[in-house]
Amino acid sequence: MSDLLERLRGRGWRVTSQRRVVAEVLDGDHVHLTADEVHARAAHLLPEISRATVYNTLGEMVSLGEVMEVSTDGRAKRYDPNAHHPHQHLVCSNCGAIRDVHPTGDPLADLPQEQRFGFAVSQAEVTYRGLCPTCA
Amino acid sequence: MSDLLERLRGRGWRVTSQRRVVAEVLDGDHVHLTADEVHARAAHLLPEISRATVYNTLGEMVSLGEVMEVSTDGRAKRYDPNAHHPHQHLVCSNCGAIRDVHPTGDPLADLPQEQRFGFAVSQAEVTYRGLCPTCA
DNA sequence: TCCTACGATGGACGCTGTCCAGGTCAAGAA
DNA sequence: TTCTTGACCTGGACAGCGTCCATCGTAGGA
Repeated sequence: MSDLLERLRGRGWRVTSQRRVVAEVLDGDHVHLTADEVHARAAHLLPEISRATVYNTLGEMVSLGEVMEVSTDGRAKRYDPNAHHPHQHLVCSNCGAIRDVHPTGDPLADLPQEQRFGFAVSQAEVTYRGLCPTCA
Repeated sequence: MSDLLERLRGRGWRVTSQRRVVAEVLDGDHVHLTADEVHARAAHLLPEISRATVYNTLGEMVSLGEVMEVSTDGRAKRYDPNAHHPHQHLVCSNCGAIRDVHPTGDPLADLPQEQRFGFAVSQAEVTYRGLCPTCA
């Protein structure tokens, strides 16, 4: 995920050890960590990092469009580094496990004009739910 | 919504004044109240009703399938009494206003077998986002 | 009418997230 | 390399949402 750091640096971001560590923790596929989990893993690499910094950094990454915010349950938001490849989420209704999925078709096209009530609809998020192989 | 109370009574629910009041507050179309709003309106009808009771009652209605839980933002969950008519939600990205909508097609059909990763997928929730007429 | 198990109460608690004042440091300038 | 400075980090207080629990109250059957 050094390319993430590069992109951020290109946008005038000051690169600090804290931000580097958060970016490292978010590296990989099918990563959907809560802010607290990010903090715990970051603290493993940089013990004195504070919760506030993790929240700030995640929030900045989200507003720069580099990380996606996902809230599949009513609990903590999760952070998905796979923001440059549009996708939806499949969630286990029992254990909460999350997979990125790529449905066919465009959900936006399924909302006819008379069902938009004057809204300028720009986005459709789909959450599929069911039991994962382990829980079934 | 006395039919809701009837259905609940039929399932062995003890009908108390608190539960009746919560059911009354949830009556109507396009109702998407938070637990706190339900509590505030219920307290208007029954001043000594407690927050815990409202949470318990809402939770029971949800697990009986009579009310739907919706979390469109990362904030408080909202409760939708329109649980017997499948529908999706359209949310204003600015002010948070919510409308029930009925897209065409079945989102479940858009998730091919090889994208299900062994999950027994049973449900698809779609949240459309955009600016409402007032905010645009 | 009486009993009793189910429901209500309200206060403590935990998790998630935000805010702020003050100390620290990355990165450009010289 | 050193200096400077404004952006960044820290830790703790605080607020919102939701859950839990011991205790009290009451709906509804006997």
